[in-house]
Amino acid sequence: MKRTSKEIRKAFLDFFKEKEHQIVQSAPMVVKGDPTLMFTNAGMNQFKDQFLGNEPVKWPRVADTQKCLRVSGKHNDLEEVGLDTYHHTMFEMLGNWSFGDYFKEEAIDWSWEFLVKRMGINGDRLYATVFEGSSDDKLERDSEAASYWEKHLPKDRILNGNKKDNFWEMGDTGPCGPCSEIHVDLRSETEIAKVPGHELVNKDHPLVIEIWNLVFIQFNRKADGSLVELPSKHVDTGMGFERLCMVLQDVTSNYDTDIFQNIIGEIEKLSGKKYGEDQKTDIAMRVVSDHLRAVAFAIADGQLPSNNKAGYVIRRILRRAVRYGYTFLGFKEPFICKLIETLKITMGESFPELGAQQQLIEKVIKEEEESFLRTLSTGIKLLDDIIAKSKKEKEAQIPGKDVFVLYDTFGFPVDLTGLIARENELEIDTEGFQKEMEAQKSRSRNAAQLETGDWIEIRKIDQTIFLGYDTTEADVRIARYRKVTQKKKSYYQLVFDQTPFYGESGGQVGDTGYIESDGEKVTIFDTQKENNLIVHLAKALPANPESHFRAVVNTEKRLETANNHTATHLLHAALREVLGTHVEQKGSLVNADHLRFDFSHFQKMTEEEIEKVEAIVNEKIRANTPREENREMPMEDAKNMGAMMLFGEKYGDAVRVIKFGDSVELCGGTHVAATGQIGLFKIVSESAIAAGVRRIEAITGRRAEKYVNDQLKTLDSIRETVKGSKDILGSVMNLLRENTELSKKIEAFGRDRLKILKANLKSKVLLENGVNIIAEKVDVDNAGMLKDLAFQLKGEADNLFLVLGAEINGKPNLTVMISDELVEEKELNAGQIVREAGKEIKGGGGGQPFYATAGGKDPSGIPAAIEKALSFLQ
RNA sequence: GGGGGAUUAGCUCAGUUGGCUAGAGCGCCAGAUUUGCAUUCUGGAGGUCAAGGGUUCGACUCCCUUAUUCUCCA
Repeated sequence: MKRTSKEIRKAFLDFFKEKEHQIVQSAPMVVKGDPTLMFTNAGMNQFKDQFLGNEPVKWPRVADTQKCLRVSGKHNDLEEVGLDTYHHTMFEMLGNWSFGDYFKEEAIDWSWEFLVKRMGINGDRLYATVFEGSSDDKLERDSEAASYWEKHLPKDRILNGNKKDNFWEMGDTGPCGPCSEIHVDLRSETEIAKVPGHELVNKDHPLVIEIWNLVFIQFNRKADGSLVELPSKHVDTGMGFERLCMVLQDVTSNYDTDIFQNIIGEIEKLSGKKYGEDQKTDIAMRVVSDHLRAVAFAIADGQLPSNNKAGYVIRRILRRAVRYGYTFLGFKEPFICKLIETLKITMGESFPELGAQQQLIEKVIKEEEESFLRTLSTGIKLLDDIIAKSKKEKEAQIPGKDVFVLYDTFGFPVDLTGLIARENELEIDTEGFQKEMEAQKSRSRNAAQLETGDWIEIRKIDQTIFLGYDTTEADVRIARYRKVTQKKKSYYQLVFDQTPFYGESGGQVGDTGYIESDGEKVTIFDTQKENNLIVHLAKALPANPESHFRAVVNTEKRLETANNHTATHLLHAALREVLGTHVEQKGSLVNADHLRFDFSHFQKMTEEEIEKVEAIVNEKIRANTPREENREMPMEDAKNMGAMMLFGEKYGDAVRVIKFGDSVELCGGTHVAATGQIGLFKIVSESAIAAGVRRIEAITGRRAEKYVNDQLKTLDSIRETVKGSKDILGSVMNLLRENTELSKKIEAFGRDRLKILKANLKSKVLLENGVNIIAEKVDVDNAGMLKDLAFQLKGEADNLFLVLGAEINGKPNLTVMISDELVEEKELNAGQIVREAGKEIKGGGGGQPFYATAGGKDPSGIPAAIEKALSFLQ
């Protein structure tokens, strides 16, 4: 009886629980508060601060399963996923950790125990790799790890690996160390007899694969490249859950495990195609089933598809799935949204966020699919033009530049361009395309270059103590600092031992202010939070970083921000009261100027609903409810209080709870002492930002007051303008009505005047050689009338040669109109005539052969100009 | 963060080197045809050409700024 994926997940966690590990929740897949990372890409991400020493160690031993997303990296390009049977964008990473507790021996022993003794994998099929050493880093082979492996494996199945495979680094700098990988050979006996397994380890063979990586973190890499031994050593392991399931379920592809088979079955049903019959449709089904998971979980974690950053990555993943479905499975209409139900049935038990937000996920995906299908159809139209042109010019291929423009500007996938081109017996210039692509990449790289110096440590601290909930001024000392350079501009990042400055997080912007010492003031222009580290940004470094500083927060900004933050909580509660409890926060921005709140809701709010929400919030403000704050409440208690929790938010075990009346939220932000301080709350806009997500923008306090006053002022001045009428609206409407009537009259009047002018001109027609000549100076108000006159006369007189001069706003204007037949017969050109005649009024002009105008500076030359124009008839 | 586009009628979009007094299809309204509907035909309404500046005799078109939006790269 094969184990199901659910059982396997449980077995892993149970095993490490027995080994005294604390089992923790998966962190959200979407990372917040870490500028270097958009998505959780490894199990260790949520423990990064503990490795870096920014946060004290909570438990020395931890294990979990972590939702991860990888779209780029050495073995994981988005464009490669689905082609083989074992790479994914989203996957689960099983991991166990030691923070300064056990090290190599236990990690190795337990991995063996779990895989072989507990799960029953044949030990003869396993290989271990150890770090071979590196002369660059002056490191020897990791014989220590090898010696522990020798307890379980014969020496010939313990292989050396190079720095690329067996030395793990978090980034250019930071904690790192050698690692030891476990590989498994899943081939048949006959295959193994032909080629021994050790020759295929780390060779991208689909059936000889790495399943577990044990990282031994023992060094810190500095910016100059050197390695320093860490005082306490850690273990960080990661095992691909999908691969483990594949091994244990005795199949040869991750996609054949129960994790994916349900979804693929549903795709088969919807498309009417079978998995396993055609390579192309198989790839497409794998792509769809993989990407579906990535996108659904990202949305559940609060990341909506959008046009930049993390949102853009999600959009790209979804579009790739649509593209494969479109091309190979014949889906011309949204279909991925229809698979969510199946995904929920498969994974919803372990990840309840899927079920809780199913409706939103489906809506968002459907909307995205539709929008991409539109993009595709415009792209196809553009491509058709390009193909037609290439064919006309008998080109054999479509220029790389065109392919690039289609891709870069219109988002039309290159492979589709190739496909359609080939259908039209054309090739695409791949080389040219790549060149354009490279140029674009280097442009971006140059722009994004960021140089980060080493941290310079002045004094050792465990964690910055945040004082900002109680005070906005404090004596602080700099613990460490570093210089950051971007585009030739540089600034300094400062970390204090303690600080009153609030670092940007939870949608609330960071504090600004200054630090002062010995009469020297250094401005803090922003405060950011990198995971749990509060970083103060300063344009300059204080003369003496070692001294004592007085840190002062800009309180005016802080107070206005607090108004907006508290108002956001009240708004959240009011929305749930008025619209229903399906309202969930999807995004929030709070600064001194205003607040922005995005929430799930499926239709436009009516005017009444908005008014009602606003009224409720203002009622709460008037009630002057005091803040009830609990900074260290156990998570369980907070839950029992009914505190609002957000999907995709990482919470500790002790949380800060902010309560204003019946609004209870887990929140790290700064708030007013009592709601009365907010003064006034005013919603300024309600709009849609995505399918199923609405946005409210609002203002509070002084800004709200100013807003209302401005509106009233406008109203007052209108009232004054309509002479203090009691019924302002009526008066204005009256004015508007009168205005339209008068406009109509003026128009009619103008027409009449034009008619008279026209009749007058017609009476002066001079017939000469069969040409009807009109040459006059006329009195008109604007150039439009002149044009009108010319065109009307053209329509009413044959063989017309019309020259009109006029003075408009003190400037001379000349218009020449010639009947089409005259233009033909006599080869007259109004543009040429007007240019010549224009000289007489010290100006120039031009136009078409039958109609042209000129302007100038000298009105006294008008008669001469008319004469000049006439001379062309001779 | 950087690059490239887009913004024209209610909707989908044309509009060439600056000059056709801004067009098409669908939709809308009216009339005709029809027992009625659909269809068809005829006619009509509907435009601050995203906003603001500039260049020019003349700007939907060129330049600058802003907004919104799409798209690619990091």
